[in-house]
Amino acid sequence: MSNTELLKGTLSTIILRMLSEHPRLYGYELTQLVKERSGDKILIKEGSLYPALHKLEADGLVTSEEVYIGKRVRRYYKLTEPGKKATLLSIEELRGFLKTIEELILPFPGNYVPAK
Amino acid sequence: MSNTELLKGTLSTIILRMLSEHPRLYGYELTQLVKERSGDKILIKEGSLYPALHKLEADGLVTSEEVYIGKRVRRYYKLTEPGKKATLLSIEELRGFLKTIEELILPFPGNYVPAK
DNA sequence: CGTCTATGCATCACAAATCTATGTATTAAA
DNA sequence: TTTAATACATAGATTTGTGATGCATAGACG
Repeated sequence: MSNTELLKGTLSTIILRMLSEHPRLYGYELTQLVKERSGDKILIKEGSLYPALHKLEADGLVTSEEVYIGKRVRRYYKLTEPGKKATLLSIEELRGFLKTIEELILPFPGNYVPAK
Repeated sequence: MSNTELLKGTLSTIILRMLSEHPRLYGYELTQLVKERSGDKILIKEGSLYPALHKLEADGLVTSEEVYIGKRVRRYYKLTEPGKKATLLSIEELRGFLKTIEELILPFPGNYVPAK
């Protein structure tokens, strides 16, 4: 990814999130989708993506299916029912985290906001 | 810390942020400050804190000074000039990251916000 | 006086997540 | 025919944080 360190822990949530609004996605498509949706800010590397997808599948949160496009293989992923529940939890957790960090970091010279 | 994976990459920024609003802080004080300011959500572990502080010092972003309180040692840290600049950059980077993730994650069933 | 808790620093072995690099292969464009 | 894009995958290295452990002072409580 781009911001490297900061993204840690967010990858699986991002993948789940993307799968929650698309019936199915394959790896490469997912990287392009995230790239586009993030304004080229989040670039998921293959070395991160595939292990992450494999782990999600091993954990039973997604299932996959090979599809041949001509001679080329694509592996489509989709959420399982447990995966859908996990997605909701995962998003909530990430939201909570973002909120906490924002509150901790926010009042800062340069972006100073007077007390209410 | 509490959220483990999610916090990756944010620790040094949090430390810098805290030092930017206090003339000096020692390790233990820093953990208590963050704990308090985050509503007990972010609990910096000693095994994370001290290595992080040492690294910031090695990078020249903070300096430290030993102070004896009776027989007990305290090591106070404060920002250097480069550290102050690095803090601003670091905060900006973190803000950008939070914004990007939020935009990517936000529109989600349960928190659905109709298009404008 | 003894014990428990808090204060205060530090380091090591370990685990988890991601990155870089590498490998293989198809397909479309130049 | 060479390059870029598409498409998957894995191995090794790196980074970061955790848990465990160690040492020591200090205050509270009985």
